[in-house]
Amino acid sequence: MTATPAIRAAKLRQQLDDASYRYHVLDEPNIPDAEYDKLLRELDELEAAHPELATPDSPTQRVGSAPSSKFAEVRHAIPMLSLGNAFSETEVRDFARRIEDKLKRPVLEFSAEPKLDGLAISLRYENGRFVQGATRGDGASGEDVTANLRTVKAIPLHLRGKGWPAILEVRGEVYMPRAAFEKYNEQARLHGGKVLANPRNGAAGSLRQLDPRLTAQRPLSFFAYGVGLVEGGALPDTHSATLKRLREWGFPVSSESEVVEGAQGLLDYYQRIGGKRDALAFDIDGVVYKLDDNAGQREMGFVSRAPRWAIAHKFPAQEQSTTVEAIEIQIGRTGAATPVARLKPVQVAGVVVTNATLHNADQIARLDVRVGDTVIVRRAGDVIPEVVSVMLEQRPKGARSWAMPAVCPICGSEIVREEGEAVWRCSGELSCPAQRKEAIRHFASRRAMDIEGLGDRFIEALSDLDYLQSVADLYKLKLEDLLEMKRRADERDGTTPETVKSGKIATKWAENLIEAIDRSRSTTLERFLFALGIQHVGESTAKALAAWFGDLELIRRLPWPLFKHVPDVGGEVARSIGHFLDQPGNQQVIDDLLARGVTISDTHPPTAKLREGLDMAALLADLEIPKVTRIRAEQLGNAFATAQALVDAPTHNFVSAGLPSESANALAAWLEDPENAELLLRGGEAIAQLRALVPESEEVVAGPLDGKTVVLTGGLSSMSRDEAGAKLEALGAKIAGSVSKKTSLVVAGEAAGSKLAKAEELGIEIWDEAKLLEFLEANE
DNA sequence: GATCCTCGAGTTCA
DNA sequence: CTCGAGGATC
Repeated sequence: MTATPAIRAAKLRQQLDDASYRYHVLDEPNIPDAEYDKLLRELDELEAAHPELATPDSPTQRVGSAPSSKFAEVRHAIPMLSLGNAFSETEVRDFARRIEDKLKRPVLEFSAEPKLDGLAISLRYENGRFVQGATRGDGASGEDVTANLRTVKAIPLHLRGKGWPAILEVRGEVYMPRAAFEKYNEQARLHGGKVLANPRNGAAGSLRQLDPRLTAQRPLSFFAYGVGLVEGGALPDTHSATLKRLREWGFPVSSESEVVEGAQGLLDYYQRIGGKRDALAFDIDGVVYKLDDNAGQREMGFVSRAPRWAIAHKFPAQEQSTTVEAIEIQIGRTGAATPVARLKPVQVAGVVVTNATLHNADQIARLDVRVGDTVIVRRAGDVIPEVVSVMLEQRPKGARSWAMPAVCPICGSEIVREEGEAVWRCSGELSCPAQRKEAIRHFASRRAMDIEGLGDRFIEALSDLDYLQSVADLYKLKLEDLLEMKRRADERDGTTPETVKSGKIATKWAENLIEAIDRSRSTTLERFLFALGIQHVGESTAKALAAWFGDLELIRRLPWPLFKHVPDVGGEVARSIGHFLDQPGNQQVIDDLLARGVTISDTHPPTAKLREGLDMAALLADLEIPKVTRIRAEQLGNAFATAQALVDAPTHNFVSAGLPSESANALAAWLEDPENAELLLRGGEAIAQLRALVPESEEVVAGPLDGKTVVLTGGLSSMSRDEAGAKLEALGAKIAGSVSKKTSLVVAGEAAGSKLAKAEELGIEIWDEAKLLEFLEANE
């Protein structure tokens, strides 16, 4: 099925021509840059290997495509060529060696600079005045965008200083700074304007506006990186000195430009710029190396489409295209069915990506991703790959649009969606092996019971071979069970057990695991509550519940409305906790855990802060009875001292208590339901019980950070973020996950990102690690 | 009822 | 890290 070189070359040219037309003429790229570069390189190599295939009109023989007809055409006196690309260390070393060999000089000086992701232009100055500006176009001629360029403030309209040539063409890049791009889009969104796809498209689109007044509103900027035609004057004889001169004449030149020595100097520079790429104010897609001395440049000359004395060293692409081999769904701990795209493995920003989340069914529908599609994958700011868009042109015939399966692929239960919710869930609950495994994984995780060494593989095997029905069974496992499980798993998978290979019985891993499980038996209430995996109860809610009630046995028997007394717990979360505790299976699991040796070390009386809401009025408000508002609950609470009195009362008593008849009827109807009546009675009992337990007042230890909200970001070297958080918490601080105007302090470690930026924007106090350590030292 | 803030849950790869 | 949604607040 391998095509002949001639057919392949023709096909590549077609693809490249199409892509180039869309990119340069229409400003509507249909394939990512990396894909274009890849195809061009393939064609380049093909033509090099088969010179008879090279044609004068091949994309390798020119730089772009014809200018659009709306702007006047400008012929470049000296063509604007593009650069050869290097993607690897070897290619960079080869580049340097080629020059050294040809010039017969050992270590050479190069001028190195970031390669901006913008639009290349040429600016013509006559007698020091800006007279014409043009885009690169196809390299030989471009579009006259003088009027638009005049609006770019970074471009000087006349030159400063003296000594400039009578005719000077300056080459450089028009670009949109990232911050300006963000701000522009924010405004556009606000006013319903057109949102720009990315800074590069923003710059390109802006320059090609027919109305310069529109261009003037776009936040464009400019960096000069070289010269074209020079007449009636002379320039320095090195590139770096020329840049310096340009700067003197009023052109912005990247401050990251440097002169470096030899191939190693180039590679070091690449590393250095790569390291601060995210911190730069503009997007770059690599760095450019140019032989610094002009005489050497002339000697090296050109290959057909690029100078031999310069090269662009590209960063690994952040975007790549690949194909979707399958769309599978994963079932999470709560049953959430998340579609995941299985991709043909592809390198993106340095790692091989094979999976990408599609978030939910809505997202798939929005993108219209189908199996077999070619998609663009990105690893944006963070690490997690996502599908950006679908290349519809490349959709195979007969690709069917994807739909959420009706049943869970693991357990066969129905997959359903709550009204108004985005996620679909497997309804199998704990009868679904996938949900069971995830529940166990959550239970054992570091922030929950912290069972070290109980990884996915063990959970999978233990669960599949029926050693674990529930999390409580973990504490039933014996050494023999683990060894037996391992033997059966090896048998099942057909792998040779290590015991056979080594001749010895390897039991260390099993001993370690048993020991880890044993260690986890002693735990805290907040960890235990979190580990149970109650929906809507994460770390923070578990911590609050533990702090407010202090005792597992108390919590276990509390009717749900009482949970609403904990801050940040509302009706939804309280009901969810109640629902969990109402299920006998769950109570049984808790019983089993306790019976098998799990102990909670930090049981304590409820907090005095509970005292406020421990009356009938508060209980009635918590119950969410239809038509009974907070004020009505107050009236009822005053009239009926106990829950029993209220349950026994006839409807007309509600009216005498001051309730309008509509509310009284609604209350009576609500009480008709025996479940509701029981809930009310249990609530009454719980209140009485709590009243007896809650202390009159609590000694409050004042910490130096009382009332302060602290956010930790970036990496710390002396301790983990969690440790630092715990220490600050001990001093009274509340640790938050994100920066807002309520944040009082941000501790920024190494490589802090967006949170630090936001803190700066809001003018919030920022500490570095040294300051933090100093503070901890002083207050411990 | 709208808006802001925070929490929960899900996710990738080395 | 990001999204969605619950809770608090005005």
